[in-house]
This record gives sequence, C-alpha cells and structure tokens, in this order.
Amino acid sequence: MNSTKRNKLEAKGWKLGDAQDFLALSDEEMAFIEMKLALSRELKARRLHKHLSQAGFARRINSSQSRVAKMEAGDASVSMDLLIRSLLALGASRKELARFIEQSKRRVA
Amino acid sequence: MNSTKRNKLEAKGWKLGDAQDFLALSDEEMAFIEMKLALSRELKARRLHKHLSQAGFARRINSSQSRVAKMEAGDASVSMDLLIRSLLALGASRKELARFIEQSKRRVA
DNA sequence: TGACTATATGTCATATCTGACATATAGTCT
DNA sequence: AGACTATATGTCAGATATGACATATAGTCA
Repeated sequence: MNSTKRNKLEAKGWKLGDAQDFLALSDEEMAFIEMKLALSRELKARRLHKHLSQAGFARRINSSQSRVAKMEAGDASVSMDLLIRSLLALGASRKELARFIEQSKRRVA
Repeated sequence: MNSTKRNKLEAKGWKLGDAQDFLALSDEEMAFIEMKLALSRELKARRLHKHLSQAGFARRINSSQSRVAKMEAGDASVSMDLLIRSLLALGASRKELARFIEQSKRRVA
C-alpha cells in the first residue's frame, strides 16, 4: 500500500494498525477495510439506482441522512453490520452480498 | 419460521422485530441472522481444524475465551465485524467468506 | 478421588457505534 | 439574488459491543 492510499483511509478515520514501517498493513486488516469499502460503494450504487435520496433511504431504515452519507463515504465509524443490513434493506440478495465481498479487492481511491 | 426456532434464537438474545403475529419475520432480518450464524459455525469449524483452543485463539486475536465461546454459540451480542475479522485471522479468504454468506440459508438448530 | 483442560454463561466497565442535530457546500430553478 | 434539494462533515448523548473476570459444567487422566 502506498502512502497516498493510506492517507485517504486515515482521513476517513481509519486507525491502521501499528506497523513499524508505516506502510505495511496486515493482509487481514486490508481485506476487512476493502470489504467495507466495497459494500459502501454498492450501497450508494443501489440507492441511486432506486432513485432514493439519502434522506429518503435513511427514513426507510430508521437512520439519518448524515449516517447514510457516512456509510457511502466509507467512514470508519460505520460497522459491517450496518452496511449489510442496509444493503439487505435495499433488496440485495445473499448472492449479491457474497459477490461484493469476494470481489472487494479493488482500488481505494 | 416455527416457534421452536424462534425460541432458540431468543434464548441467544436475539430481539426479533415487532411482527404482530409473532411468527412472521422480515426476510432481511432472517437473512442477516442466518449469515451471522453461518459465520459462527464456520469459525468454530476452522478453529477446531487448526487444533486451537478457544483460549488460544482468543489470545491470537486479543480477545477472551468467553467472547470466542459467545461467537461460536451464535450469541446476539457478537457483531458481524468481529465474526469476519476473526475468520480472516483464521486465514479465511474473501472467496470463502463469500461462500459462507451465500450459502447461509440453513437450519438454525 | 483430585488435578487439569476445554467450553459455557453471566456480569460489568469501558470502548465503539448510532441516530440526531447543526451547519456547510454545491447544484438547480425562477 | 433567494429558495429549494441533495449531500457532506463535525459533534454528542445514548445505545450497543467488547474484553475481562468469575464461575459453572463436563471430559480426561493418574
């Protein structure tokens, strides 16, 4: 991972391990973050596809516009639980969720 | 869902919606719980396969034996985040995680 | 029997997540 | 310009999850 990428993650509030050389990051840590970011991207795509505003969607899932924005921005304060429950609420199937997770190895930018 | 199944879930601390007839449960709610239970089963299977005790595994992931027991028991106090991070720590790949999620539609008992 | 190991279960202080709110930014329309 | 809509971002009180601990249960071995 280059430092640009790292900076982007840290700007979103991610606390990235205590790796000494400041660049290394465990594969597991990275995989987990990438999964969340993938779910976050899919969430936004699905919401837009349904022509829902963040506020409208928030109402549906008893959340708030600001939290939906954070979910879609890949904010570190958002749990996997919330991302998955939100995707399910948008009609995502297990199969689709599985695909998002399997294919999550993507660029962060 | 029959009431036996529901009782088993409620015994583990799951708060199952407010469905009026006490049997109906949203597909999304059910899918989410089943995913967690599937991950929980896989976690136990992988740990045993590696001949690790709950205490030994807990040490590895900076957790505690009791929390590992709860993870494997499908306790409602365990988050998806923790389950997934734990599986990654046991060496599960994205592909495997995806499979567990896709195939999570299984019996609860 | 007792010692040891593994797992289960309940509790709790603290850490983390969440919805809500305020406010900022940006685009569109009249 | 001002009004309106959508999204972003920071903060925070309350809710939920967490590791740690105590303790229970059950199996094995000598």
